[in-house]
Amino acid sequence: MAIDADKQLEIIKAGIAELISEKELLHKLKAKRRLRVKLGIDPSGPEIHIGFSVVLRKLRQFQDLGHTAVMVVGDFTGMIGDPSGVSKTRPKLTKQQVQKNMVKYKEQIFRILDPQRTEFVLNSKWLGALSMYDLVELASKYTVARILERDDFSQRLKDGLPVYMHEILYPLCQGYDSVAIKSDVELGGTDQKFNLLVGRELMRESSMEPQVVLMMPILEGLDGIRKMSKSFNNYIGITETPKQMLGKIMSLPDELIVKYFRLATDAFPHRVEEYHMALEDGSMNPRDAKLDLAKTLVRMYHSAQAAQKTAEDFQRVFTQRELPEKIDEHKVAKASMSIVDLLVECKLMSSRGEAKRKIREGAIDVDGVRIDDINYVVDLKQPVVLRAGKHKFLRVARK
RNA sequence: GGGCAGGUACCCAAGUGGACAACGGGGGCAGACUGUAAAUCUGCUGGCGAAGGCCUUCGGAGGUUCGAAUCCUUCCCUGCCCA
Repeated sequence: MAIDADKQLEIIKAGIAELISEKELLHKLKAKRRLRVKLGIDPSGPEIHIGFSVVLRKLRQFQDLGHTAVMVVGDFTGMIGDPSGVSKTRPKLTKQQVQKNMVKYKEQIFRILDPQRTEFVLNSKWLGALSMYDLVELASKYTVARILERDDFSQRLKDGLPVYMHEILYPLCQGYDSVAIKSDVELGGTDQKFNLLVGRELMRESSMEPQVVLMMPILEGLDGIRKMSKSFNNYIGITETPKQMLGKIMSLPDELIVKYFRLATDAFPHRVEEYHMALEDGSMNPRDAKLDLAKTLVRMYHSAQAAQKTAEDFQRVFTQRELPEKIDEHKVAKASMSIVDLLVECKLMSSRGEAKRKIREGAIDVDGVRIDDINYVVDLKQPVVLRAGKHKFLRVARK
């Protein structure tokens, strides 16, 4: 390892929420070996979002320092469902589904991680092999009271909601993963603290050097309140189109601009600090900072050109209220159609009832003219531009 | 195993024979205002219909009734207390 331990520690500590413990990490770094840095992923929905990128980016830093990323795919634990946060018991995935999701996962994860220094492992490999005997052995390492002291469980018990037996095994399973892969460091969000600490205990029980636990701050999603997550539908996927990405970021609450810059982008810290100051004292319009944030993210996951173009389009449509440069086109067979049929046919609306409602609400434009008659018939001899709400545009032409 | 309380739309939750497609809140969508921000105000939020209206929905299956989310039977599920 070219970089000395103290310097590495400094890099690793940047932007983190909590480290347990710094002393142990330094000790591991000083040993000058390749550390195994664990990160668990849920194989159920193969979409990586900006929130998860926070922890992935930290992992990438470890890789750049010469360490190994060990991605533990929770195909076994996936059938339990992490009780941290929202919890619904999930259906067990088939091997094929897991394989399929893995392919998509890798494709996305390697936009951030270095494939040369990444291992992928499925935890069904060791968890599925445990016997009842092993399970009892494992379960004897933890008391019910300690498991139940977690907020999620105690809250649910208090609310009279069910807590299932298998759910209380989740932390033990995740902890056992650490034993199985001999992890030196485990990464996660602050909401993972309990699970991460169980890993330490189980490793100690197995006479291993306990893993160091490193937690990243939780990135709030588009609502600005809850953690970014697929289940809250408040996320920005890293494979979304430039337009979707930029649009979502522009609708982000102002208070999160700096946090997003810090945790999700590669913007230089001093520039972020400048923004921070300028936004605090009101000398900068938050919109401009936000647009720069949006462009930065689009550049990271797409390209500088895409960022520039999308930003220009955004200005055109929303600041100047003009049509976007490029509008998707939909072909229809008929020379004229009722507006309601047309909206449904183009999939701009999901049902005729909805289409009618939106027309009554004044949300529909044809060539810039608001339609307020649900019986309106659109003449399609010439292509027309249909607008539904603020940002859905579609050019409709005959086949 | 016994007793009690529950299961209602995306979520929470009211409704306990007809006025219920189902109060209210959250979320979402749309309009006004804007910076596609926040806040605020307004409207909408099962499907079909221009409308009258019709159809599907209140854990599942049956039944009673002119009529059921509401009553009965049975099954499944959850919580609490007792064993």
